[in-house]
Amino acid sequence: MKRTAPKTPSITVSDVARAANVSKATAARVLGGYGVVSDTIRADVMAAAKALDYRPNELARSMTTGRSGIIGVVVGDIENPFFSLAVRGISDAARAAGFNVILANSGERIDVEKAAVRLLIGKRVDGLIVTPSESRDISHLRDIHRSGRPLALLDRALPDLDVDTVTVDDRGIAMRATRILVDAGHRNIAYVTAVDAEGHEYRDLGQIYTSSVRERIDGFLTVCRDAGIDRPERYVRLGATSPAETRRVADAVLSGADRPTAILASDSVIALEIFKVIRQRGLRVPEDISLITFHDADWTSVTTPPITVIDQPVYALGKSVAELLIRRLKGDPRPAERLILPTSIFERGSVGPPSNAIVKRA
Amino acid sequence: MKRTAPKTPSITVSDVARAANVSKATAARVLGGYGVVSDTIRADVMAAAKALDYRPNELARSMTTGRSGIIGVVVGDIENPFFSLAVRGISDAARAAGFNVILANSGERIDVEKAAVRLLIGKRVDGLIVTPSESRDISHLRDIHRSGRPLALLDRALPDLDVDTVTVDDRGIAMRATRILVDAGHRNIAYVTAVDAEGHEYRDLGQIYTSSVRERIDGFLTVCRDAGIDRPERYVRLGATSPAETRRVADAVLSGADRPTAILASDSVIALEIFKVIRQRGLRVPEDISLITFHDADWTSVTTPPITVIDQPVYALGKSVAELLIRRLKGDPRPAERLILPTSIFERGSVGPPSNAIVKRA
DNA sequence: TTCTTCAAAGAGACCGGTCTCTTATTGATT
DNA sequence: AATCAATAAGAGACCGGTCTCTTTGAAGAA
Repeated sequence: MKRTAPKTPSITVSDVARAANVSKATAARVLGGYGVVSDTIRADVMAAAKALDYRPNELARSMTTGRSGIIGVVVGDIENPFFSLAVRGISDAARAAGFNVILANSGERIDVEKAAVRLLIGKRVDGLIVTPSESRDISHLRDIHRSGRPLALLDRALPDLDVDTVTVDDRGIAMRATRILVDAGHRNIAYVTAVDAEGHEYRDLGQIYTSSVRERIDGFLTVCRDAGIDRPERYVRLGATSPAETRRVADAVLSGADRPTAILASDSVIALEIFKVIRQRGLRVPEDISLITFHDADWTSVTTPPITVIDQPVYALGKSVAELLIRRLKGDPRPAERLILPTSIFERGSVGPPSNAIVKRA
Repeated sequence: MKRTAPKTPSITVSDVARAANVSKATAARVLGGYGVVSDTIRADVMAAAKALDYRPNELARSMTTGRSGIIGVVVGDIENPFFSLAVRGISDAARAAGFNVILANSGERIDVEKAAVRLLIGKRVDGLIVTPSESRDISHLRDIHRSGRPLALLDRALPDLDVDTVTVDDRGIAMRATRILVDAGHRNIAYVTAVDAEGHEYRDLGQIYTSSVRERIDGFLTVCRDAGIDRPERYVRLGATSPAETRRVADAVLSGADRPTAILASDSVIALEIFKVIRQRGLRVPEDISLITFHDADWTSVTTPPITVIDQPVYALGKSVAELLIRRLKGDPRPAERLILPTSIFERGSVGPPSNAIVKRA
């Protein structure tokens, strides 16, 4: 049964109605599953629909109902296992509630994020989940909120935006991780993050517009200072935005005269690259360099030594934020909720005492 | 400026037209960027649109134009780095051409895949990219094709379906990998795949409905047989569908009396789990077990030893299939193309000669 | 038998855009 | 000055559903 026509005009309710000898309204009632129809007519319409291979046009349906059944998700980087796992959590929760997910990547760039939000709103998604890449410019998020569409924030809170938010205690867990390093005797600890700032050099917290990372750096510096470490901020390194950039940053950190004895990596993608650079330079973990990273990525347990990690409940993070949003979509009037999920540390083998050479020099 | 109304009815073309004192048609011409309008009127309309904060309803737009600007993508498992990288390639190509991507996960289950396809067609995507989880039941894919919507296949070809397809030479590369193991002296080589079949035990190629995997197993068995290995199919293991299942399969393979001396893993997720099990059982790579896996996942280079991998051009795979589809969307009348991308093998440290104990017993 | 009541089916507006067709205005041509 | 063409704006149908309102018809009550 070959088709020569390149475009088969799709079968509509009217077509089915005509075939079944009923009015459009009646056919629509059967096909749309609403209203009251007698059993005989229903059977007729169904038969006609099957014969014609009718497929509802969800677009038209969405337009009249105002609901699309779609949740829009804007994440920083889908390739980062952190996000892909979170998205999995979102998808599972969404599917369970009968929603679908449309995904957009911001590449952690605010202009792309804005365009993505605009697009998703244009597509009339029922609600949005966003990992805001900046806390500075959130006008587009305000717009969503104001347009009456529910918005929920994932992994990054915005103090000024009172919407459902699911995060972890970034500051607290960064403090715990840093304390592990300090307790092991480290005094020269680097913090490496993908977040960048003007000038690419860290000066103060005010430069950091990604809330989760700001919290982490804050926790990191607090513990360092409490331990009497002098100017710990000189070891905060920004701009590990890609594997190549991360290698550059790692090389710079590891080749300097005052090489740190430990590194805290802000995510597993960065940590992996740092680990590679450490190896390439002939350094050993943890003898020469101790390493802790955020996110218990799957590879961290198979390296030699395995890496000590901060285990964020990533899947649950995604699942929870989706559930919160769906609750709102169903008309829950409760005030915005800010969920903070518990986090733990898996101590493995990548932390040891600082190497003597460096300790003596310091 | 607090809004008490929970639902702000959105601004339409008519609203803008009224505000600008022009007809709906004229406002639409300006806002939609088509037709001819004088500069003064254009400015008026734009000003009104800005003042009212007009946002086009893409749904309505799609409905009349018939184009949604969306490419639907159905993949097996978004969490698998193979797919997330391929999706990245698709997204990049799509964005470059002005298309957006809506993603659905099939979990490699044919019924979910069918539902996803139906949904995406309902949403009136302009075209679809699918990694068909089965070559047996492809009626839903035929339907897409017949409905006049372009379809392109990623990573898995279907001989019966004449559509644009991008794959690698799975059979050939599996042969090369197997030969590396055979040349190293191995005679007992296991092949572990996520694909499952009735009875969960491999009998013959006819059971395997995932084309890429069937090709690989075919290549694997061919080389084994050419090398005079007796009944190599007894080492083909199916059903490594999840980390837990993979552990079960790996345990079974490694604890049997005729433990293989080498394993070829069908993807990196499986390989990682197998690697963990090998370690847990106190075995060494490559002294006790040699290991090769499909897909150069990032972790494979940081293990000790690093893993020998089959490097599939995953990103390019996604990019190419998207480009093929987009070409078709733009009306390219050329016959369906079947692209086979080149693949290579990175020989690292996970292959060695078989351990004596086993060789003697065999 | 006539009137009421209610279920079931039909008619047609509507959602927010696009697009064709018609009308009005302007400038050029003879 | 009259005709014509070209340009700009307006009117309204249309896409494929949903949904309200109206009509129809048959059963039950008086």
